[in-house]
Amino acid sequence: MKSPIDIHAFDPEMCSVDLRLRILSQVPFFAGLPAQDIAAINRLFQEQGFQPEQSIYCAGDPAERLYVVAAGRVKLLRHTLSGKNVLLDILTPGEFFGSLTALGDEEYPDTAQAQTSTCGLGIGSADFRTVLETYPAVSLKVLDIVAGRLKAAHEQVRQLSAFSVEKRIAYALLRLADKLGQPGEMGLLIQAPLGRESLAELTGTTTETASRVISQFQKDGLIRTGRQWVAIANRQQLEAVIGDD
Amino acid sequence: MKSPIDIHAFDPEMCSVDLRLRILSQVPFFAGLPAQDIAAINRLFQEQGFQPEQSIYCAGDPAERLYVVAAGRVKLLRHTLSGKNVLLDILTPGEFFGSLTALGDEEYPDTAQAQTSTCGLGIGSADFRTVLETYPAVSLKVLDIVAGRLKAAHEQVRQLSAFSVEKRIAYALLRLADKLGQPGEMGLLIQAPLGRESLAELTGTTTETASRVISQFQKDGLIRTGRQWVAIANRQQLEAVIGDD
DNA sequence: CGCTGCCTTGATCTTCTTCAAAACGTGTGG
DNA sequence: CCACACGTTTTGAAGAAGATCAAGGCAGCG
Repeated sequence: MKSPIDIHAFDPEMCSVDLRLRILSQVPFFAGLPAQDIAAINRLFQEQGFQPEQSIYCAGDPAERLYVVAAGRVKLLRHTLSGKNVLLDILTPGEFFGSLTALGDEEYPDTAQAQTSTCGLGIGSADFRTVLETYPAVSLKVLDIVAGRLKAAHEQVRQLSAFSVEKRIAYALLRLADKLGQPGEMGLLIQAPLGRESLAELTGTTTETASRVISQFQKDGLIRTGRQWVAIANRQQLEAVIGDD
Repeated sequence: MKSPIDIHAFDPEMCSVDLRLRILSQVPFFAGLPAQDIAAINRLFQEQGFQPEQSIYCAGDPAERLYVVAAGRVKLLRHTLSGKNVLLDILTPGEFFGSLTALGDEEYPDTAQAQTSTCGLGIGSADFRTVLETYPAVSLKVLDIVAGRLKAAHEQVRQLSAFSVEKRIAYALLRLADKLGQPGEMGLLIQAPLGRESLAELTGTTTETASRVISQFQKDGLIRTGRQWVAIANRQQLEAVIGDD
């Protein structure tokens, strides 16, 4: 089965002014701002292109910038000394990551890595803090988003504490489908390069166990899958695996 | 060994105006505000007393209030249908919990429960949103706090994904000691009623396993413990259990 | 056509859970 | 003050879930 994943390829250096403004005005927390304010904010951002697998920043680096995804997919992850990775989130255009604090003496707690060709818009922490101070409504939007992420992280903690690998993978697939899903002949295709290893890092298990679970899901007709891709074939049954809670 | 835990007992109904103002001005995100602003904000809060084990709100209830701990200890937890609890955090005076969003149609994702006699200050979500809009500096402080909690939650995810129970418990004890620690003859005492069950819910394991680990820690001289209490005897060695990362 | 990753599958081993029961400590009422 | 009763903690033994180790298979690509 040839990979159905097809994220619009582009020269990461070519992040046009047009795209920048469109993205910034679509970013949830700038939405609603007058056009001239957006233009002013836009001038504070610098664009930057990244190749697949390229690190945008690494855990431990001084945290001095905040980024907005303009195009592509960005993985947010943490490491352990033993080399194991923990995948916290996959970010799509319009989402932000990096440093939220004005203080310059902190370090990034995690690593951000381009999963596909990516265009990022970066801003210095201090500049972003100025934006927040200048537009209080933006602060509130950012707060809502961060609060939502906290809620999601707590849910993740609950699942890791109480659920089997099978349930966690089912849940992760549904969550990814909500975010990255693209209807097609295969069902709801998760539009990102998603191998067994990524899935394992996302759910706190090993590649082998993830593979076994995925294979079983396919046998049961819940999903369709191939090299580096997964599509939901039967959402209801997949939800039934979680069994509710 | 008699329990050395001694959280100042008080009539939860008796949360004096004096205490209220002192607490509110000590809350990190109101600190720095002029006294008259604090007094104005104070009028929006209603105080409420809770007995140990009493629920302040339950997961699923409509999320319409935000609380600040004035005195006591509050447990923040989630449930599973199978009856297992997941303890997310233990909150101390000055910390907030509950609903951050203005939207009234949401539900609390978790349960808040008084762990000791507790005095809470409650405010309607909409009123709190008004406060945030009126004092933009407060929004930024709240944002910083929530961002910090997100970082901590991500760390928890990493640990549950990659660490053994032993390491997770060692880490949890150190974190609790940082927050609730009180130096004494026993070492650094965690000033909260902390049984094996709570420790298990906090680290995603079972009471029995938590008991075994705790017993071993005591045998090795890392901690001193008894019924419903734990004190750190040798912080360095306990940190060595985590092994760094 | 063969190489290189990714994916799968099997066998074994460790960790942790589960079930069961006994020991302990704490507060209570006699 | 003592003895009892309850909830907490401890300990043991058996079992399950998942990790680890080790090959082998398959797909895409040069």
